[in-house]
Amino acid sequence: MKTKETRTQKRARRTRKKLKKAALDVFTEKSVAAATVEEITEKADVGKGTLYQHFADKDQIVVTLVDEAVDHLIGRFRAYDCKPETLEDMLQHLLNAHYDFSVECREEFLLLFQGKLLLKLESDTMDELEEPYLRYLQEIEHQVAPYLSPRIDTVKIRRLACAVAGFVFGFFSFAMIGMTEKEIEASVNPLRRVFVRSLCAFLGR
Amino acid sequence: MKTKETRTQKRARRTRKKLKKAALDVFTEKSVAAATVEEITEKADVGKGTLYQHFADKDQIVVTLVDEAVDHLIGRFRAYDCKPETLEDMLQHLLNAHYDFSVECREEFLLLFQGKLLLKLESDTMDELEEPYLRYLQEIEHQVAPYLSPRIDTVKIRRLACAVAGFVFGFFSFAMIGMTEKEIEASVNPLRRVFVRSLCAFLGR
DNA sequence: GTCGAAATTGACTAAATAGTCAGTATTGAA
DNA sequence: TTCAATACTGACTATTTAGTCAATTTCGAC
Repeated sequence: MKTKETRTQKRARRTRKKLKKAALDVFTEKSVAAATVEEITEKADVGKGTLYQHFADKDQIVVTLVDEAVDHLIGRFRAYDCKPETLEDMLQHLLNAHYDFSVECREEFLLLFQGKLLLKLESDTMDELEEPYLRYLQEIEHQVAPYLSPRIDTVKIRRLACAVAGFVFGFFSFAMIGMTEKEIEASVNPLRRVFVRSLCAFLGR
Repeated sequence: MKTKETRTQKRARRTRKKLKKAALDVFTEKSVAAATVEEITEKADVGKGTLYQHFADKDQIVVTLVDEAVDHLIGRFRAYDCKPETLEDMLQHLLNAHYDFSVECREEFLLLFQGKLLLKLESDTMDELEEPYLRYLQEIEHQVAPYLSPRIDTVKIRRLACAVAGFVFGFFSFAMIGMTEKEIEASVNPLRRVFVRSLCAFLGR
């Protein structure tokens, strides 16, 4: 039974959306750790108390945004006109999806990068943040598994997922320093082909 | 003409060293952006004013530490018993050097990761930070160039450098979530071999 | 229109932080 | 030993920040 949304609920939803968008902007510009609640609420044009109505604290905003960014990325993994026929095609598709995401959803891409770093540091504060990243890796594995032998070692699949993820995030992060935008674009095809071939070789195909 | 170091100079050098080590610890535990001068000086057991005697501000500590971490990593690139004979051997060596660095100098590895992120964000505050990263990429290129045709496109070499860097930093960063320490270790050899072979294929060798 | 519920506001409080600088400690030359 | 230079200290100041909560605004049922 779908209840019609009241104007009160719509208003709250709109406010929440403004907060999330503003937070993503500030996280992109200042980094997650350096971002302040003041800046976010100012950018969102929303009262400070309102932010705390919607989120327990800044960390909760981060978790929410990372969750959504991972959902968006996973959505791109699942978006193909026709299902790829070979492992190579699927890997190509996955790398394409990453690349398009990194270009078209740059703020979310940067947020995922930052989230990775937070997880890596020695603090125990953001256990919740691990779940979306695991989900992300699992989705890569899920997309790839049908193309593999049913008896293949799960560790090997996890290696593959990490390699795909790592290559994408890593290459682009360094390319942004040492190469122009045109050079990056021109590099994507050749390196992607190399990478796909090497992963297939790794999996014995 | 080498002047003998006075005890005053030795004392200052010791203090500076303490500050740098403490800063690296705090950056590792809290992240660069979240680290405070108070925490660093407390950990170093050094007065607050002393820190400002040695460094203009926190950013300057970061730049100094990144500079040194890159020097250390470059030192590992250059440390071989006998010069590798083939491109594959050199690439293997470079990947080994990265891996050893990431295990043995974990704090510096994490710092380099964080520095990359700071460069990526939209702020113009840390232009000085770019130089060590470019130096790092250039060193990879320099180590690899003798094995390549003199006529090879410089963009192609830069691609290679970014791919090596990206693969290393990226793979390990994701592996740390999705895999155990033993699994990571067991993954390094097979993935590295495949990656090296593919890069050589990429370069037409 | 009334009144209670829900959403929002932003002044305020307590705590945290960067940076300063007068005072202190250590060193080194004479 | 004296005195100046250098290195260091940490209380202090001004500023910034997270979080609170009484007041206000908006909404919705009657």
